[in-house]
Amino acid sequence: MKLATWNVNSIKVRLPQLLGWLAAAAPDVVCLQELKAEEAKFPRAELEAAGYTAAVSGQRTYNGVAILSRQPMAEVSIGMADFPDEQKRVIAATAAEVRVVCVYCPNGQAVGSEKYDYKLRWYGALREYLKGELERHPLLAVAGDFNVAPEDRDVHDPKAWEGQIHVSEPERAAWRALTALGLKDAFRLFEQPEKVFSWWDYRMMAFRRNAGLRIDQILVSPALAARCIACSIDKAPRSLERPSDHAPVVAEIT
DNA sequence: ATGGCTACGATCCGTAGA
Repeated sequence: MKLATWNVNSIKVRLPQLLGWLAAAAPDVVCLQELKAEEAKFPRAELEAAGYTAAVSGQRTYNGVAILSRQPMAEVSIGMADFPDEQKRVIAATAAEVRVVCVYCPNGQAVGSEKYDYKLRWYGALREYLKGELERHPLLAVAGDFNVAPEDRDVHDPKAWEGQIHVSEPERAAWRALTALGLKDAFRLFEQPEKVFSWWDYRMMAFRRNAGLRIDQILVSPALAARCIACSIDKAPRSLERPSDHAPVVAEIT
């Protein structure tokens, strides 16, 4: 099974690229973030024609998440029960025996801001939510935009980013609290080249300079990690015209 | 120099992203 995550930054704008990428990469399950559209505007018919059924939690302008699957999905669940939130950031479903949780973690804007506090509280809720999911589902994958670069090697210029949003120690500690549950960063299960990132700022020719962060991840439970045989980031869509600022992450599971 | 793109929903700029 090929499991992917991609922050598309508007499903409306990115639909042609998404369809092209689905045809080229042929993933079985895809977690999408930042749909920026309500469910009624989700391009269900186009994706069905491409062979995918969708579980969608949409929102106008901001946020919005979905899971695409070639196989029918069961037990679709929206949000975190113990953390009521207007912001549509979490959707989960079971596909081909694997429990898939799609997350769009808060950005946090700036360290010390109100949104930063929300981000840390949200991460605390995510930890509790995933603890429960792990108890029920030994084969668990949590894929999405975590908005945290877990280590300095996930940052193009650690000196410049030191203490900043996405890399501050409380954020990294919140991210590590997920791994303390037993979840593993699939990307780091394998030898990887240096300076591989999943997001590049639209400004300053950041992509051309490879000035990026690795903030999109696929976390896997121990039982799923044992079946994970590869994980990589596909930079190709970031080179297209009118790209998302994020690139897809892909994990292969036997 | 704290900017610089991009998307959105509202206008012809503000908010947000990261």
